Amino acid sequence: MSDERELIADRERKVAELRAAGHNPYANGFCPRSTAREIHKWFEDGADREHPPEGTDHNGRVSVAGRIVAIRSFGKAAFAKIRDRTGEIQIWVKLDVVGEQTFGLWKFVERGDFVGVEGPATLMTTTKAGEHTVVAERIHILTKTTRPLPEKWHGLQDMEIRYRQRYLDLVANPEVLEVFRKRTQIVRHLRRFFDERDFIEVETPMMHTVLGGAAARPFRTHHNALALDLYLRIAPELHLKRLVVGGFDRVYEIGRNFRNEGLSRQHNPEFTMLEFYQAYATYEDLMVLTQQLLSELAREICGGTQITYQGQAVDLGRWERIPLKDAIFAAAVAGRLPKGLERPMLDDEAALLGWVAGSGVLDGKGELSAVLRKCETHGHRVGALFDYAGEQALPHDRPVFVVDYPAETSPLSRRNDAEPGKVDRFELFIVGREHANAFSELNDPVDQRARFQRQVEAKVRGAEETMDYDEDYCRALEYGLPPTAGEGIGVDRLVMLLADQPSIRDVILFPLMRPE
RNA sequence: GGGCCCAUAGCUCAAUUGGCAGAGCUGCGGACUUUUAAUCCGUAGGUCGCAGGUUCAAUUCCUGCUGGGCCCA
Repeated sequence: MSDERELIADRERKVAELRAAGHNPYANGFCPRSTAREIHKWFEDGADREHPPEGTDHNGRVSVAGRIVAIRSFGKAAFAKIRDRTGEIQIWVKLDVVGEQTFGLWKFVERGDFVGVEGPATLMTTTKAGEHTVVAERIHILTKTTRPLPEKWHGLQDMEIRYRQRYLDLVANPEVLEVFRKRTQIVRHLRRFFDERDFIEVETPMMHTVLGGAAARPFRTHHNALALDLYLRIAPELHLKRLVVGGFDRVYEIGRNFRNEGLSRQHNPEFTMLEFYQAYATYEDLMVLTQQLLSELAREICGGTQITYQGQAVDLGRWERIPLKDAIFAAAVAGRLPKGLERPMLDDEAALLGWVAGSGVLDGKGELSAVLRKCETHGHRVGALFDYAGEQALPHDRPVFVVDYPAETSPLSRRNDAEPGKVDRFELFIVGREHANAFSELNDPVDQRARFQRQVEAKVRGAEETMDYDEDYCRALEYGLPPTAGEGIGVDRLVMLLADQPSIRDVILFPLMRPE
C-alpha cells in the first residue's frame, strides 16, 4: 500500500466515495470569515466571550479554512491543525458536538486536504496542553488531495524536489514561506525607500535589439511579425539613462535581467536587479545613499545592523572604502598572487607586464593566466587581478566599497577629473560577494562614442562579453544627460544576505533546472 | 566546460568487506472524547536512478548515461 500509485489510488477511491455520498470533494463557495491569526489574537486578548473574535457570524460562529497539516485522531474525537495564510490553528472535532453524520464525513478527511470549519465562539477553548482551539460544529471538505504529503517531521530535504516542486517545499517546510515573505518585504522596502526620495518607478523593455549596459553574454529570441532577432536584456541601464535625458531625473526599475552564463550559488540566468539613477548626484552621494538603504533594511528585516550570514558576523553599520589596487596588493601580500608583485607596478603598465612575464603566470593553466592572456590593456589586467584575487581578500565582517576602477573596464562611467585613467565608480562587496555597482555616469557623447567604438573593436577581435555600439543612446546623450549617478543592486543576493540563505536558488521561487 | 560527492519504500534515513533489502514517519485495519512527532496492537509497502560489463551470484565492484549537490572555470 505504500507504493505511490496505490497511495494515490486509495485517495482517489475516497474522492469517489465522497461523491457517491453526495459531497463534492472540490466544493466551492465556503468563505472563511476568520484567520488563524485573528483567533489567536482573541485568545491572547483574554478570550472575552462577550466580544467574540473578528468574523463571528450572527449565529455566534467563527469560520476558518485551510490545509490540514496534522491529525491526531481518537475514537470519538480528533484534533487537527489547519494552516492558512496567517498561520496554524487547532480544531477539535468531537462526536458529541458535530453528531454522527458530520463525524462520518470527518472520517474522509486526510492530512493535506483543505477544509472549512465553523464553530461557536462560545465553545472555543484553550486545551489542557495550552493550545488555542476552535471546537468544530460544522465541517466542509473543500479540496481532497490525492497525493500523499512528505513526512511531517523531517519535511522535504531533497534539494532537487524542493526546487522543482516548490509548491511541495512550501507545504512541507514552512520556514521556506518565511524566506519568500522576507523577499517580498525587502522589495517593498526598496520601493518605499526610493518612492520617499521622489524617485519614479518605471518599466523599460526586456527585449532589446542592441546589447548594452553590462558585460555579459545574452539570450536570443525572435519576433515573428517584425522578422526581428532580439536579445533578452542583460541590463536596463541605457534605457533608464535615456529617461533621465527626457526629464525623469530620479528614476528606478526593479526587474529581471537575463545573462547567458553558468549557474552557481550566486548566479541564476534570470535574476532581479534594482537600478536607479539620480541626476545632480555623484557616485559619492550614492555611497551615502547605499549605506542608508542597507542599514535601514537590516534594521527592518533583521532587527539591527549586526547580522550573521552563514556564520559570518557582518556589521552593516560599519563601512569601509578600499581602492581597487590596494585590494590587489593586499591579496598579493596575503599570498593569493604569484610572488614579486609590488604596489607601484599596478600604476605602471611596463612594470606590470614585466611582472606578468617574469612571474610565469602566463605559463600556467589556471583562470588567472587564461584571463590575463586575453587582456589587451593595463586597465583590463588590473581588473583581472582584482577579480581573481582582490575580491576574496576584502574584509568579510563589514561592507566594503571598492573604488578607483580603471576606465577601460567601465565603458559607461565618467572619468575621474584628476586622473582620467580611472573612473568615478564603486562596487559594493559584502562577505566577498559583489552586491552593487555604481558610478557617476559618462555624459560626454564624444567620449561615449569612443568607448563604444573600443567595445566593438574588441568584439571583432573575439571578445564575447562586450557591448554593442548604441547609436540611439549616443544621440540621447547629445540631447544632454545631466550630471547623474546610477547604481545597480542585485536583489536576489540582497535577499540571500538578509534572509541568511546559502544559495540564490533558495531565494528564487522557481530556479532554472534541467527538465525532469 | 573540468574535479569530487550523491541517487535504496510516498518522505527521512540505515545496511551489504559481493550471498533472501531494514527502520521511523506516512498509508491501511483495530482500540482510544484534552492531543502536540499523541499512544497502543496489527498490517502493507522496493525494477536499490537508467543501460551495459565482471561474477556461480551485483543494491554492493567496473564503464557509460541521466538528474542533483559542492568546488573550480
